[in-house]
Amino acid sequence: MKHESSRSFEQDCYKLLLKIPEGKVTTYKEIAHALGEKGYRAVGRAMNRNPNLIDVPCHRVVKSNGEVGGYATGSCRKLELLRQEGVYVSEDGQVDLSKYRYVF
DNA sequence: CACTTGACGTGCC
DNA sequence: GGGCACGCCAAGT
Repeated sequence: MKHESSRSFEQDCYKLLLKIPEGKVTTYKEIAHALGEKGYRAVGRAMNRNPNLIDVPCHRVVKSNGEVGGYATGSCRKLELLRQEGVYVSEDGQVDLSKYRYVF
């Protein structure tokens, strides 16, 4: 399944992202796992390439190690957005997944 | 304990 | 058509 899936993969990622409530975050690996795929890299990459930054809250997705990670328009933007939603982010750019991690 | 290397999977050049 | 790059993760050194 490579050609037939095509963008179906990233479309699923967006769909999952939209399920995340405000103030909650998830990890790339969780998304990939939720999709039944191990390509956690493809998840983040799919959004950075052509992310519907206005339609999809990509900023609610962080790394599994607790770091906020990066962002298409700049990691700073992502950090601000997270704090804006009520998610406390450490100065190092780390989020407490134990509290903000959203389970599908 | 901190850093380095290998690796799943996809999208675009 | 093939190869490369990436918003990563996990294991090894």
